[in-house]
Amino acid sequence: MRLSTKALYAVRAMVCLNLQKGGEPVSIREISARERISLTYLEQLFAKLRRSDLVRSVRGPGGGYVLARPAAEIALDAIIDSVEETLAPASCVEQKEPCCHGEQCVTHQVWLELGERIRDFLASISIEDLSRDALERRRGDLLNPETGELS
Amino acid sequence: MRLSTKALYAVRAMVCLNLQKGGEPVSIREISARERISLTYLEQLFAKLRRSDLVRSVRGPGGGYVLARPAAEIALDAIIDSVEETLAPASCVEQKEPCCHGEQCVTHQVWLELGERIRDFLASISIEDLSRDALERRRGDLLNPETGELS
DNA sequence: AACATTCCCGAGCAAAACTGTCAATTAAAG
DNA sequence: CTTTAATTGACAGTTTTGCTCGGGAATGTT
Repeated sequence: MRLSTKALYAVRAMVCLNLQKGGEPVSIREISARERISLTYLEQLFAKLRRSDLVRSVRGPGGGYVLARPAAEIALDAIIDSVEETLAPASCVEQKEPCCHGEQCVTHQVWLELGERIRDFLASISIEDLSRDALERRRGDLLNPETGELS
Repeated sequence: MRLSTKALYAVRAMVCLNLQKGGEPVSIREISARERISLTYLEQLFAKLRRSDLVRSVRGPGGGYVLARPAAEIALDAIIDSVEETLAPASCVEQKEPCCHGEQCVTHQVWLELGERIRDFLASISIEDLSRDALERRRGDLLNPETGELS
């Protein structure tokens, strides 16, 4: 019942984007260094985030990625959907495969509800929520006001 | 974010055990046939369920498995724990690995809470709950009162 | 125009996890 | 002592995951 690193990385990267001062583009290289995530792997994730209209890209020197919408309007479930991880706990919930043999399986309803709970929870949390938490945590900590990063 | 077939099968099998009339042992072979699950694979699952004291085994002819406790006292989270699927959505939640690099990661808290929601939900549902649903569904359907099974 | 920076795209690949199979053994009932 | 059924451990096929690699295209700088 683990989320893949895709989902984990994508959410962290999105927070990273939002914490950038002034809303200038952030390059994948920067995120890669800051979050210790493989550069080329991140490229793949951002390609998907872009296709889902969660980020916008800016090419050329000084370019990078920017959130496509206000952070408050980007919830975690959308990010996870974007990098193609399913939130359904069983394949029968998505009608990909028949549940069991013929009859609707006894447990079908449970997995359906579990999936709903998971999605509801993730949909209730936005990138802004996470960013706010991050900033609060930093207050009182050693904080480099230049980069907005822990030194 | 899928549950493994281990978890799915184990829950179905436990319901199967409970629906048996009179509480006589049910053989793995029977469950295998009824639920269309590989016999030898089921063996592995039941070995784990037994070690977790969720079922008791009865050897020899007429033997099989029985629930080790009343169905109302067996919740789904215990079953899934038993077959060794984690309910934590990220490895850092279980302290298996450090979250990110050094500092506690921004997203840590979210995955922690998500894990709690999932566990709470599954802990709130017992084998008895599922069995009751199954019986209600059968009522009005074609039902074989001998075996307690759909004909 | 040359160059550096950055996004963009597709193919490939090793390791791990998942989903089983197989063979041999032990225990109990009749 | 034969049959039924649990018990155990090793192993094998397939799929998914988590990347790497190699090249390209757009954009800004000098």
